Amino acid sequence: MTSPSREPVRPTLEQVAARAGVGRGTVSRVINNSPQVSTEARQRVLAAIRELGYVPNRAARALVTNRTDSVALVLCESDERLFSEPFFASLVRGVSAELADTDLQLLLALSQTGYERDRLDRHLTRQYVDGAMLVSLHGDDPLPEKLEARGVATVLGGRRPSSNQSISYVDIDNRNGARRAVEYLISQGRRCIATITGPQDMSAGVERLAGYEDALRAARITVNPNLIVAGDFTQRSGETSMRELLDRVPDIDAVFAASDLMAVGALTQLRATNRSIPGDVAVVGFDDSLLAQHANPPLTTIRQPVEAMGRRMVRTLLARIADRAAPPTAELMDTELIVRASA
Amino acid sequence: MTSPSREPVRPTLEQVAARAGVGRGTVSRVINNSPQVSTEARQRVLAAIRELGYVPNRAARALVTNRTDSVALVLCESDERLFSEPFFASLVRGVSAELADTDLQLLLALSQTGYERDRLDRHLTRQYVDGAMLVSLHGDDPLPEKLEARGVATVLGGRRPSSNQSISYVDIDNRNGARRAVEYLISQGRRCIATITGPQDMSAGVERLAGYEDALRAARITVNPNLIVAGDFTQRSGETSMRELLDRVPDIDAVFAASDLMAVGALTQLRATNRSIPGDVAVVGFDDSLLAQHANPPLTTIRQPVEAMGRRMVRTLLARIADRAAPPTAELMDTELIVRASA
DNA sequence: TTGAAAGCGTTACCAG
DNA sequence: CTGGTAACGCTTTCAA
Repeated sequence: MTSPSREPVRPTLEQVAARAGVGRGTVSRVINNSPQVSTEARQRVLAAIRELGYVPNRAARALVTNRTDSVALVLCESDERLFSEPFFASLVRGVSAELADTDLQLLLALSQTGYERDRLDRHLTRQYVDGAMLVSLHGDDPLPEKLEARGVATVLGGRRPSSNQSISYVDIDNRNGARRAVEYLISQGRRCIATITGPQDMSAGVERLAGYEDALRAARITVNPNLIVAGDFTQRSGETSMRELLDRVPDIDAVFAASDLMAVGALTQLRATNRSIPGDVAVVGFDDSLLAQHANPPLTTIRQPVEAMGRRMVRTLLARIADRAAPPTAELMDTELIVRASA
Repeated sequence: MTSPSREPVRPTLEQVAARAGVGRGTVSRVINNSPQVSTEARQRVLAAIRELGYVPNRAARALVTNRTDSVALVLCESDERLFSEPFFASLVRGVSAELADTDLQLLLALSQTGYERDRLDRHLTRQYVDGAMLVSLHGDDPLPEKLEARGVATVLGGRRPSSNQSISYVDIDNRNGARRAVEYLISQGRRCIATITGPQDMSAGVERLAGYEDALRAARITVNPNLIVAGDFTQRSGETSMRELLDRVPDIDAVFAASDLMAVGALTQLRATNRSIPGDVAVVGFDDSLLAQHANPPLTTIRQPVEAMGRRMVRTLLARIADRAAPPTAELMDTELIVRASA
């Protein structure tokens, strides 16, 4: 090759050993902080490592140890939601914080399209990481079981719709949170309470609807199907759903939206039809996102302990990595009602 | 099985070969789509793979091929900025889209604290990925050179402050964009134009300030140091900087903020001191984030082609992975002025 | 077209 | 405490 091809030289353990005048084994021990090395040998090895700029080869190590010292946080979500919803920011913050004490590197993997999903599947199952935290899985995704079967420790953030309980999970108590929101509306004297639901292929969507119904039933208010319309967590769906609700039942006096984004959409639509908030219609959201504070009027909503959830997911994952034989665990994190001007 | 200890069994290539009644080599060829395999042998191997649920071991493969089939997008930013600024969402979108044609898995790696930074450094240099795209590096980080030296193809998103040009980069033309913003203010008759800068250890911060000065000089307006105050891209710094500017020079008639977030902070402060916008003071931001549309009044700003930048970074990276000997490239992406109500 | 065999760079188990 | 010697699971010649 005449080209300036500066093939990067990666010194190997063997070269370090040669340079330090010791055997491979000793170098390996030094690298892995084994105490079984004489001070002198250690010095010589460290010097050689420095001089050669030696860096261990991860693949070789992984091959023999079966560990990669990294874990993945898998986000099955459109990057639109991913970055517009504070949920993910808080989650990442919690996960990072909890991982700080560890030597594990955090990798985020996104998978939005089906194609990306397949590629991710392939990568994850090939023992790419020691563990995976899967967030906002849709439908009854078989990925978690697959990963566990392949030896990748797995924890779910948010349950799956099915009651399948073979994989550990940490979830927000969505049902109770929604119930809390609707109870509040009832306590404010509202009686014709509608809801804009989340997608019904996600547990958060299903649970929040269930909580809405719980609260109504507890107050002996009949659940009216006309007051329930399906959204998909987006602002746009909040708008269109609100329009539909008003068409169906013009004298609605309150709405529980299963996400702040949808609540904001509902607000827009309510204003567009000249309804006062909360005078004519009270609105409660879910998430306590930044949007909630800045909405007009500021949104009463349910705050989720997302950061804490991230931390707990990590702890659960670490436990699972440490002991693959332990039975799966389930945990629910409690929510909080944040009262602002919209209800 | 009564024992809960279900140690996951990973069948090896060898077992597949045995089951199919062929040699290791043949199985390997089938997996790698080599045409040099008889149809019959291929069928038998594929059947064996299916029956055993075989998945290749990545570490073993990486060890011999020296490839990992994955690339990292490294984001050296607080998760606050990461998720509040649409910049990163767009970037990820562009990168993902461009990677869709490839078999490369995208991994996001965050590094905010110094500790995380070290861990990331260790991971990246250990041949964890085939290539890395580094975004919003602060100061004169030596990481890129280190990676290239270790054989990891590297591309920068955004230049570094120094003129060091040993690593390929793709950048927004921040200087021209800022200049464009300020020229617009001048064209609107503004003369006492202040600026709230970005951090001066980031090229975006430095360049946008330079563009501000360019425009002023071109219009023969003296650059007044009292009209320049340093922010850090956060909304809070926008507020405090605006307060400081008004203290220093009460009759400011325009402000160019180096980010939308800071511009929004400035708006808040201007309203707090009963100034009309743009009547008394015109405000221009930078980014064209979602915030810009929703600000009160909607923000005139500079739009960056972030998604396109992401795509280009990927193309540059792929080229570099394919040919390590090629000289580093440099590219600037052009910006666009978006006129709204604030100026 | 195919099987056998030689590594790839580490770790881990052995005697010494 | 240490050096030698097996693995680890795969790709890739090299003959056959």
